[in-house]
Amino acid sequence: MKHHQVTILDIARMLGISKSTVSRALTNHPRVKPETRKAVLELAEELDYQPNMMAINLVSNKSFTMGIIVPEFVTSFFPQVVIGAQQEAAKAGYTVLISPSNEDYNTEVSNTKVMLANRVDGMMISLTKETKNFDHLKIFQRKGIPLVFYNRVCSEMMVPKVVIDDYEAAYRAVEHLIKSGRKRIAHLAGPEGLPISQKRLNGYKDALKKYNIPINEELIISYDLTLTKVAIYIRHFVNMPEPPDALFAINDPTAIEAIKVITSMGLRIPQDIAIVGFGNNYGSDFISPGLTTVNVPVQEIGRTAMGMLLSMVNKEPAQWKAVTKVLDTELIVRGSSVGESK
Amino acid sequence: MKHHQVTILDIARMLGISKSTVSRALTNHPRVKPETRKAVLELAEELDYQPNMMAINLVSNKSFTMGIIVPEFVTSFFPQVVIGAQQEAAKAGYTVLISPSNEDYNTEVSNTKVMLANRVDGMMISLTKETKNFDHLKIFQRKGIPLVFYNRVCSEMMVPKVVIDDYEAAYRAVEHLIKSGRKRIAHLAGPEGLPISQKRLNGYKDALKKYNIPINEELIISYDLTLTKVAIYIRHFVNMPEPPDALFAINDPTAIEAIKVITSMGLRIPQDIAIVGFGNNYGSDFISPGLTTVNVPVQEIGRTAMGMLLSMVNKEPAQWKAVTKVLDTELIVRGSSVGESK
DNA sequence: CTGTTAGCGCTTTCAC
DNA sequence: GTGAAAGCGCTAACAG
Repeated sequence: MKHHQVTILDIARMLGISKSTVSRALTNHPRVKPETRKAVLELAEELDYQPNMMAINLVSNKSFTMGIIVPEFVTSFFPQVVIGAQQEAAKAGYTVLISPSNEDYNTEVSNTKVMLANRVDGMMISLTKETKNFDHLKIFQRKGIPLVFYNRVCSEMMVPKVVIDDYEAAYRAVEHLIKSGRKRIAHLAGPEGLPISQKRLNGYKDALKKYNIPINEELIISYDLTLTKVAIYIRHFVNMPEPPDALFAINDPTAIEAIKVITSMGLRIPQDIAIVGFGNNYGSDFISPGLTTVNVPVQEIGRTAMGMLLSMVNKEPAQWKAVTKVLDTELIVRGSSVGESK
Repeated sequence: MKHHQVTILDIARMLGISKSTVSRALTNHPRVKPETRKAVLELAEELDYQPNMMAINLVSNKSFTMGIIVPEFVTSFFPQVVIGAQQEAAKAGYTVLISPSNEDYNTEVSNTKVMLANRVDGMMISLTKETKNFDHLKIFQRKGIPLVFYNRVCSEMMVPKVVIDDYEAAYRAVEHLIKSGRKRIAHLAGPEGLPISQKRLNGYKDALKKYNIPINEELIISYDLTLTKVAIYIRHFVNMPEPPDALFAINDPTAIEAIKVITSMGLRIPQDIAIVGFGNNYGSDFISPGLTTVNVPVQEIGRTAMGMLLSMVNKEPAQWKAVTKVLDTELIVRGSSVGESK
């Protein structure tokens, strides 16, 4: 049982005025006598009065809460997105409700229900690697609740999106390997269903084509991002009759895992095999050798997506534009792809 | 303007019954005719009905939300705590409201106001490195809102806490260095005001005493955890007439930074200087050399703290016990303290 | 088993 | 300038 929290009625009674007046004083309504306002504000302060958001939300039919669904929270990527989004939301007086889906479709679905029940004023989501059905998200469209995708988006839904140019970034990454003299470039790709995997794969293929390097399907393996499996694929690559001389990994955690495995096998990076990752995650600078990777403006993704949500919230759904904002990436070259190292 | 969300009144009207009956059907109240319940449930499903938590919260005077304040979100430590806490909360039907204080006292204070305004049913907090005044937290005690400290706690407040034995863990870490033959062990400590810094420092000192190694204050530097400053202190240590042969760092990010600096100076780890960190953060296994460090059960901290909150929420404040739960740590020995490496 | 009524804390007309 | 009253969506007595 909670101790009674002080309400505007308490303040009103103590001051011998009506609760309407207290409410007006508290919300900066113009037509309140200065002395009255002063008295209210002082007493409120003294009593540690905190407006009950649950009541305000109910009457205003707004929750001043934005939902954020993240697929995982283990690497530094999504926490950083959350930071950016949270800061942006706080500026506008919004709080954020965060739910990790743990890369599990069912959890994602139940997360969206929680968001709906909590009447979030908007939601930004990055899909799990296994999400193929989007009914749970279409509910937001039907109900007219702002929805924004970030990072891992759904191409079939016409809603705003914040992404990076995965194709372009992958193309540049592979081009870098080619220009460094690599001929047999393997790609440890993400799940086939994940659009970002497809785009990065296409960037990889097109870069090879452009430089007249035949695409060898044996050098392309897509996997489900379960890091423990990386060792299997790396060994497979290394033990091929003609092993690859470079590896483009779908993301940094994969690349870092690959570096660990390759190093433990006694091979030299980049001499025997060059590695390029994707993400510039925490750790990519201090693993040895430093990981060449694509920098993704993570916090900016969060800020941008939240900004979109905030701008949608006061407009009619009819005025929402399903823009896709593409943020810039940059290839960061470190020791895993060029130079001596070690 | 949001599209009208379906309410129990809508369902009641469409079915020609009263909203109380709908409410009862939805909340599994026993005395509802099976057919009625079935009709309600089916219609609710069909209409995508979601109970409005804002209304439920208002009437129940509970928010089914637990607040979590984290000092930072950059390293893997706190996101992991959040994961654990979130999972535990979800099991009990609670959501979590997360606010990063970014190691800033004022942000922490305003975060607590947000928590109060949102009427969280409880809150777990890890203090910023600069928090010295606790008035904003005492409000929770006064109002009878469950409060639990985790990791960075406030010793002067009698509330439940979840910690690890920082003293013991630090003692073991330093003992390990001593037993590995190190004589001049430096300590890059945390802010003096932070209790965990003090405890780790004491563990460090007592280990030295125990093995009859004189404590040399010149080898102890406390700093404000701003990673960019690590290089300065490391260079200072290395350039001493008699440089240390080992370094015990307050946490892994510091230790990792130290490894980077030391390696860039051309010194060998652990031959020239051994390093031990604290936390077993993401990256400590793949930096080269691997970092010897203290494993902290991060998710378990989150789960335990949330569990305490959950158990408090239905009890009278008078029955709350200010227990301090100490979780076990373990020293993980890697290449930065023993062996050849590189 | 179900309908009626009151009320959670607040904002917002509508009066005066 | 201020008060009275209605109502946001829901639950919980209180009657039947």
